[in-house]
Amino acid sequence: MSELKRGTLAKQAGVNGETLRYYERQGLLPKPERTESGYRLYTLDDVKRVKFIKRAQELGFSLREIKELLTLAAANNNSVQDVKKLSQQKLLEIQDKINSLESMKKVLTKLVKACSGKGKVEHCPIIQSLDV
Amino acid sequence: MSELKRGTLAKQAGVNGETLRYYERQGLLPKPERTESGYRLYTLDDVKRVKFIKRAQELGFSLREIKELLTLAAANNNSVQDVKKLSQQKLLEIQDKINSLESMKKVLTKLVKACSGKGKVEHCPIIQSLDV
DNA sequence: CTTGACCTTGTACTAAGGTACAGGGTGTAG
DNA sequence: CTACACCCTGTACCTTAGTACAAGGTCAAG
Repeated sequence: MSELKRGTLAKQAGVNGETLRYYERQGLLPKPERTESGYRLYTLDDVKRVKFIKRAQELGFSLREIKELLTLAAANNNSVQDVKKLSQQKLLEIQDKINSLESMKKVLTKLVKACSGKGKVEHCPIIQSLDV
Repeated sequence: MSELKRGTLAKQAGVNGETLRYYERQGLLPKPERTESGYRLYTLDDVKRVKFIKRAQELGFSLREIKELLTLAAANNNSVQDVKKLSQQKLLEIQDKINSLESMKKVLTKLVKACSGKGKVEHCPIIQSLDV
């Protein structure tokens, strides 16, 4: 009952069914069990895993990075130090991304505020600011 | 003297020379004048334009959106509204990303703090939380 | 016992944003 | 006059993250 076929997992996780095959090829999803007839049988853990992937993507992680995170999670032979170090590194990367976005936000906010939304385009501060 | 060849514009604007051909194909750069022998002759306006494109990209605009901005900027109608609208929309997207990253940061920070860096990998809180 | 919805595989295609040649022409410094 | 650094065109290729088939197999319902 808790074994899902591809379409069901896809629906549950909110992705296209083909995406699951793609993730499997990319090593983001482990090769699932199969029925006698070859149908993939996914578990609830796989639902979690795919949702994790999508969530991490929304946070700006690439699939490559997500794979790294997942590998980390499954790292039976790595030391705890390595795990911690990698997480700290990811943390720094996250902060970097936040910083970049904050500065973009700052600039855009200022521009939008300065823009009356009226008048001639050549006087629009947004256009002007970009028109280096 | 103020007519630049492709390589010069590329250098001035900080892009690859091939990128300029690409932008031209995509309609982001107008077709430039040519010398007798077919060399592209760019102007200082083109330098500005390419810098505009790169700057807008940094602000999170896609080339398609930038093309739209450039078209709007060239139209003298009441397009200031549209420019502002587009910018506001980008601002919302940026804020969304920041929020997501902040919550990821929060979680990861907590995990890193909780991780002693010692002991068995199975007991590492980072691994546990990622062990989907 | 057939229909229809699902599943399998492999392969090709998409979009965005470029980058890399090959095979030729040009232009200028020595 | 010959290097050598540029430029031209067309076309192919790259990466990321999927999507779309075609040709066939499976399974539950009617």
